[in-house]
Amino acid sequence: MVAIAPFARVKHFLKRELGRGRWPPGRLMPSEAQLVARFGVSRMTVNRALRELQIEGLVERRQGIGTFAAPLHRVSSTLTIRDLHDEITARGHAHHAVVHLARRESASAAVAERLGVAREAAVFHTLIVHFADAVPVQCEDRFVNPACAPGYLDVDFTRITPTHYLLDVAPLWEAQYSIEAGVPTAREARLLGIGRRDPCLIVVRRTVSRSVPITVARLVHPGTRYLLHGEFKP
Amino acid sequence: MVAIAPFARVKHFLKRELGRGRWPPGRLMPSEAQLVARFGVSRMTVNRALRELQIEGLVERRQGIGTFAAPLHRVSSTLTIRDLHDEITARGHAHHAVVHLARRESASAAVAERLGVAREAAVFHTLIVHFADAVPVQCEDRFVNPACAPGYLDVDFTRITPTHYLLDVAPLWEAQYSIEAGVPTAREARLLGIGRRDPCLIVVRRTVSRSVPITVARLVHPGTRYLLHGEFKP
DNA sequence: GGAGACTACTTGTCTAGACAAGATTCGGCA
DNA sequence: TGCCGAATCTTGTCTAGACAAGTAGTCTCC
Repeated sequence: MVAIAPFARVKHFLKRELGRGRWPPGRLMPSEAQLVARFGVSRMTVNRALRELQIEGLVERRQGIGTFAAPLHRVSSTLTIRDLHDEITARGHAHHAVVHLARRESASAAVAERLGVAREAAVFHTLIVHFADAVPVQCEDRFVNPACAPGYLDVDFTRITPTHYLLDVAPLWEAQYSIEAGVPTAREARLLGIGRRDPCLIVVRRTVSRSVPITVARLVHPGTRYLLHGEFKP
Repeated sequence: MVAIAPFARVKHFLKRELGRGRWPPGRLMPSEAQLVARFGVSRMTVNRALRELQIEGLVERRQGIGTFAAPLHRVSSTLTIRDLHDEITARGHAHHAVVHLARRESASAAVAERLGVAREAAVFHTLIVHFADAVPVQCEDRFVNPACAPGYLDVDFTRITPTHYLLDVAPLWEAQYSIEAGVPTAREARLLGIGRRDPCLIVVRRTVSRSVPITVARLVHPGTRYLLHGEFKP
């Protein structure tokens, strides 16, 4: 496709004019019929352009009413969460992991509640420190629901990250995460080789597959050695 | 639309079977023609279902080859960045802001480089602390390119947040951000009423509109009072 | 004046067919 | 053997028309 596809032309035009402020947030935009007449394309083509702009959050559409420029006060960006191993090797560092703990435990009340299992039920618990070259960059404290990944403890975590394994055995279905700054626990500080009061980026992630909780992980990163970054284009 | 739309049926079927592991990551999935035969719908309908799954990152499509189940090792989530004012009020708190600085300055080398202006050029600089009820939650240190928002210093920032204003005058076009844990500067600690070594979540955001840098902001949040959170569904 | 029918407009969706373009396979020819 | 082209698969896209469904205004009838 050397020439730009018609739907892309329409989409690009609308995007440019939106960016130029031709339709301020909330303003009614041209109807599909008007765009059909303006560009000399079929309605399906215009519809596709508008539907994609809607998915991207640039316009709001209401059946029977029309298409409106979206209020740009919220901007959504895509934050890609990659497997740590891939991320480290992609930056040219060597990744290795040290397993400090990998065993079956009986669930504490807090863990049982978050994993959706009975109290005192058996759960898997791993504590792994990940290194980029020789520098510890993440302390991964993870509980896994044995019902979802019975073979979890048999995995060689120095070769395969838990995230990688869990995504293979249980297709990821839904997850919640929170990101905050905090201080490490005494053990985490020791394992990461940092001070007890050094700031850390702490990500807590809870993953649910087919409405069954699979795993809860606390990922602690030394603040000076780890950075989440991303970018977005509306 | 009481009955489920055909394209949604096809999409839902593929999503369910993908989640069930019917096509492991990388495996070739049914072609459009096969799905047309299976569901008795037109190719456009199947095409739309597959295209939307592609946008959602669940499948990869290659012209001339076929459709493949996406390797789920990377998972993209949508992180919505809302205007702080909206976010605070949405949670039932009262938002107010205190302006500690709002003036024209000549750009330091670092700021000039990031804003794409000449050294010593005039830039706008604001330093604002945002409160939820009476608790300081964000210290916003921002530089603005005067060429993009000449009226910036005339805004009453106790009523309109800089983000809100800038999104109005210069449609957001592209932005980069980084999120890290760190310690506040002495001034930030004082303004936020926290200790010099208390961990903070620091977001640095650089916004570019129509390839012209608009603004660079350093947003410092006390670790105990602020949390980024989100969720995703593949 | 009020209620309901009608009309005109919007978006939401589906269809059947068409052509373009990338990739692979395989046959035929030098 | 090696290379070229045709056949055949795939996805990418567009078209013209159709019907459904939501909204708003108007018009008529009671």
